[in-house]
Amino acid sequence: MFSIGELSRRTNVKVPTIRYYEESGLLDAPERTEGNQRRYDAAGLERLSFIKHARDLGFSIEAIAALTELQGHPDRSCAEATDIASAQLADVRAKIKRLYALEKELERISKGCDGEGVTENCYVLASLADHDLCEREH
Amino acid sequence: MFSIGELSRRTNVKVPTIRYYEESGLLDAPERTEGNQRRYDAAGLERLSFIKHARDLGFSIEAIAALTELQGHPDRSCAEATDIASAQLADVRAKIKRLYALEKELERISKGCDGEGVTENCYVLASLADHDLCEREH
DNA sequence: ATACGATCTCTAGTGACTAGAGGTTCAAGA
DNA sequence: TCTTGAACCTCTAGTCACTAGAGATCGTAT
Ligand SMILES: [Zn+2]
Ligand SMILES: [Zn+2]
Ligand SMILES: [Zn+2]
Ligand SMILES: [Zn+2]
Repeated sequence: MFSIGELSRRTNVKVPTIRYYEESGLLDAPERTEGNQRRYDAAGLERLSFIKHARDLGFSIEAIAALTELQGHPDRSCAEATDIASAQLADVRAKIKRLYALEKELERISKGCDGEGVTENCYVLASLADHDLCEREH
Repeated sequence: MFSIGELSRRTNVKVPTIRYYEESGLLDAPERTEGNQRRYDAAGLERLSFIKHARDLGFSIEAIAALTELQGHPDRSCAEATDIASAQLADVRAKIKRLYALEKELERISKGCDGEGVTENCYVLASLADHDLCEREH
């Protein structure tokens, strides 16, 4: 049995965040002391570790709620779990693709001016004003 | 002189977003008709196009405010503009780096299960529960 | 003159937290 | 046993960059 602060230390999840997870239904409400303070057990720790790891991998709270729901039913098909993971992978890939285009464009823009001039002739500002100077869509 | 709807069509920025930009001080308040409707001119169109392009490149509202402020002073040094662009580039690169690590990890996790089994034995769920199965930090 | 789409302001909601106020509880040392 | 002080409690509000909706007014074409 440990306090919310102890749980926080063990999982690297901040205390208000733990309370937020509980409020949003992701984490079961734990037992309380007579003085109304939360007390967690090993199951709570395991659950929060799962949530933290999934969040670190970019899953949304909603997706994690679906995943933990599945975890509670060991005999159910895991097709939904793989679907959620694939969707997350697709999402990450789409983000990378978009960011890669931005990186190339920003490289060009940054290289175009050394910052020694005056705003009137600045290639950075001119590039931002005119998408036609861009080499790709973004 | 054109209406907010016309400006929206020309810039692909939604009407409520234009009003939001005005409210947050990014866009000057335009003239109004007698009936209190906004009427924009070429300068307003140019300004919003600049904002839109910068947003598309991922600059924050705050950064854009600084950039448009610089634009208004043609004789000032453009060092600040290049700094902002470099910071944005660094930010994008950091995001790509993080997402790339996530992509690799999610690929492994996704490949580990075809979704034909049952949640109890699912590699996807097991991977989410245990960071030690991960091959890198993320 | 009438119809009707466009515009107005204002409030509230999104996701995933974070910060702060003001009050209570726990645990350790004297 | 008493006292301190860190940790805990709830509740509200703020973050970012919008988005959605209500209810009222305006502009323009027929
Ligand atoms: Zn420059
Ligand atoms: Zn561009
Ligand atoms: Zn599986
Ligand atoms: Zn991991």
